[in-house]
Amino acid sequence: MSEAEDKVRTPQQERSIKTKEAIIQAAMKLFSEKGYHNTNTKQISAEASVSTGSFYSYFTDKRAVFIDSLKLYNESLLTRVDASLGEVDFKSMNKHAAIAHMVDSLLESHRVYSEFHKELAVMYNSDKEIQSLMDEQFDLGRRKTLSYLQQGHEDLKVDDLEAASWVIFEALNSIVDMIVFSPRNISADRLKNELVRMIVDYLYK
Amino acid sequence: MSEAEDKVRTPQQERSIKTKEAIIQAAMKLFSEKGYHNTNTKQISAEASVSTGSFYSYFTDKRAVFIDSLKLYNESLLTRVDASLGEVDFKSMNKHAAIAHMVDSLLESHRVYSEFHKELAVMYNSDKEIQSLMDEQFDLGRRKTLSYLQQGHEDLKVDDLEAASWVIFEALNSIVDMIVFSPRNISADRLKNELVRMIVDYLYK
Amino acid sequence: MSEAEDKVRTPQQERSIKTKEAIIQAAMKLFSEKGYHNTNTKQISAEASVSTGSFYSYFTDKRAVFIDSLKLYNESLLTRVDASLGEVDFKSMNKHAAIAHMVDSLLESHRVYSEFHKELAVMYNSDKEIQSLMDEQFDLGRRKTLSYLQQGHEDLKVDDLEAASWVIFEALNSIVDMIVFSPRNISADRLKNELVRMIVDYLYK
Amino acid sequence: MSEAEDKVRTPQQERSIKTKEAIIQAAMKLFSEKGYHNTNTKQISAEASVSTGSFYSYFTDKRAVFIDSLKLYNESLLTRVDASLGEVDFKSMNKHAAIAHMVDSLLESHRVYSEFHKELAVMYNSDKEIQSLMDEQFDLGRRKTLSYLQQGHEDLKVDDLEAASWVIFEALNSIVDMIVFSPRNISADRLKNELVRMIVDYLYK
DNA sequence: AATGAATGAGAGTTCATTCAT
DNA sequence: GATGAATGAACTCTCATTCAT
Repeated sequence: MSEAEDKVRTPQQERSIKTKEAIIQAAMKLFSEKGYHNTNTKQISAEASVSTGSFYSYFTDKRAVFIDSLKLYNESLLTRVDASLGEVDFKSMNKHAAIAHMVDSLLESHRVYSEFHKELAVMYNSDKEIQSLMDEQFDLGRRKTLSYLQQGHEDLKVDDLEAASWVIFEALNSIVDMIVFSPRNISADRLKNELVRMIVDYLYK
Repeated sequence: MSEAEDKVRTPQQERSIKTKEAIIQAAMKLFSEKGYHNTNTKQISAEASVSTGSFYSYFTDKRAVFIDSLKLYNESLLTRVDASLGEVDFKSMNKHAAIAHMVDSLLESHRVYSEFHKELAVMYNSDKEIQSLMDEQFDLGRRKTLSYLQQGHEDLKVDDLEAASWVIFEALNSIVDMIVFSPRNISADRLKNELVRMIVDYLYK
Repeated sequence: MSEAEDKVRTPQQERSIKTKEAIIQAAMKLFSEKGYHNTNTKQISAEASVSTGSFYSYFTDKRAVFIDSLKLYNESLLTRVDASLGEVDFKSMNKHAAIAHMVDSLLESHRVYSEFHKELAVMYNSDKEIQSLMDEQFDLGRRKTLSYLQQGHEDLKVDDLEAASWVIFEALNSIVDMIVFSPRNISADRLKNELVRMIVDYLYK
Repeated sequence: MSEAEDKVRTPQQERSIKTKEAIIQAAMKLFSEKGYHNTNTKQISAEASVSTGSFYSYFTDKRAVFIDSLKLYNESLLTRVDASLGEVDFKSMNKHAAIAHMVDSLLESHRVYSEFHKELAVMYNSDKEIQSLMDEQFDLGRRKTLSYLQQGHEDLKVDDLEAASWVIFEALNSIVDMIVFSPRNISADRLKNELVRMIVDYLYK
């Protein structure tokens, strides 16, 4: 038995795997509801209906369960967007409809885990590993977005497509977030409309 | 003398005002360097060369000094951008140059307090008052941006200018942040270029 | 079947006995290496290649395995010293050589389990049973030493031989320990030499 | 204010100094009564009538207060023995009386802090710093003993006086300890008598 | 009989806040 | 008014022991 295994259990039995997942789910829920800094390990354990001891046999600390939550979130988000974008044929639509579809897809995905997503902004700066996990995810998302947009390539008018993909992906994400969280003074539809327009006008002739 | 005044001093004497400002400055510095949660009141007091007891005669609690830091930050940022945008005549420039100037101005401002700005993301969700202070600031920024952009109004092709102002201001802020913090794989200039293009293409004929 | 037997198995089958011994050996090893308080039952179980559950079917608690380790240590030490002292004929040697032989024998024995021996000091005060086991061992050692020394009885000049046996045995043990653990500033040989001299001068004409 | 000062208070005010001393005294008491491993910081704080917070503003951890206790013990023991040995004139006594006086002095000193002294054996192996503090103390004691014994130098028959001092000091300490703690089957007087004899016979013609 | 997952009391430690001086 | 010592609730984490499988 290695030193590491002595500390953190690597689940083998089915029961064990379920417990680990229950803890991750509980953590995600509480992090979303109250934020990372306002959630403690006792609360997570209670929410997952396990003892604090169990918590610490699956995770070295609170940070570790956050990282696992983040990984789960990343996977889940990607699966969702992939599924949604895969089901339509960009070329058979006009540009505006295609981009609108993509924005809808992002909106839907962001809404599912909106609170957890919000918490990510909080955590981004607090930890090297979290940062690089999120950077990877950003990069993956950016490349996927790029390849989606390039399906209408014959009409692309952008020279520096790489820089454009950074700019567009950042704009998309932050504005979609804003739409999800800020329907205070202005309707989501109006915002979405302008977002789509901005991208279409920018990218295509 | 009201109950509130009994607890927290409202500084009237000059020395008192200076002390309060020193504490706010110290707090901003430490919050920027180590984050709100990793800074304690003892450290803030020490950095401001006052006792912890004094700290609590100027601020009800740690949260209060953060809020004052935030107000100072908001003012300072606004002053900076105003000064920068005020010094040029939008109409005498072409659109591209005018927008580029605005982006430069934002970039510069974000860079000055970049670390504190980062910390704001952490705090946004933790407190109603902080949230509304930041929302107000966002709104003010958005309206100023809008009025700047409208200087080139005869060429504006956007119908829903209000929605556009939300979209553009969010895009501007998030992409400027990205440029400030992420010059890893791609140069700031390329990103800035595309950002400016996106806005110009979107807004003007 | 008595209540005690219900809880802790008294091994009868050969495999069972081997398992119990393996656990004791594992415990001794880890107690020696890291001390009682820094060794946990999970580690002992892993070192002995049994489950923690099995551990508790052989021992009521962690203390119990320490007591068994102590018993094993006591037996082993006694066997060792007996063997070493039995192989020589005290009377055919001069006093100095005979005592030197005894000291060598003790030194060798202390060296074998030096780390476990060290740990005993830590445990002596923590438990009545451990204390009396160690006291018994001391007494046995003292009596054996006494009978060894009495082989040269015609030259013995000590009146109160019982008190002398306490004094000598304590001196022997503590100085042998010192030699085993502290060869920093002074050589073991010089210390051994003086120890032997002290005993010879004290006991014999 | 340095990083270190931020963590551990260096007492300046009189109240502060008293608190620190109260904690050390409380710690010594509890370590003596129940041993280091069976005493926790909460108990020490309660015994000293301070909060756990105060404890941690004076000491980084439990180990730190043990080290301070040890230093206090070392000083106190030395003062005691010095006072006792200083008050007699070795040369005006016969050897037996002089050594007996020294043993009495050690017995008395060991009895004062006997329980704490016992605990030292437990701690010796657990920590580098503790070890070297105790080694220093041992060395100082040994040298003092040596110089005391040399007052009867014209009769000294030992060649290797340095080695002898190690052997004698170790014997003295361990046997005095034994006398303090083991008056079970044999009287302290008889043990003391033989101890004195052993040293006299060994050292002097 | 054996396994190893689960338990939970209890340890060490921090820090926002109060209060005696 | 200023000081910094004191407070104690709250938090993270460990490990001897139990128990469901």
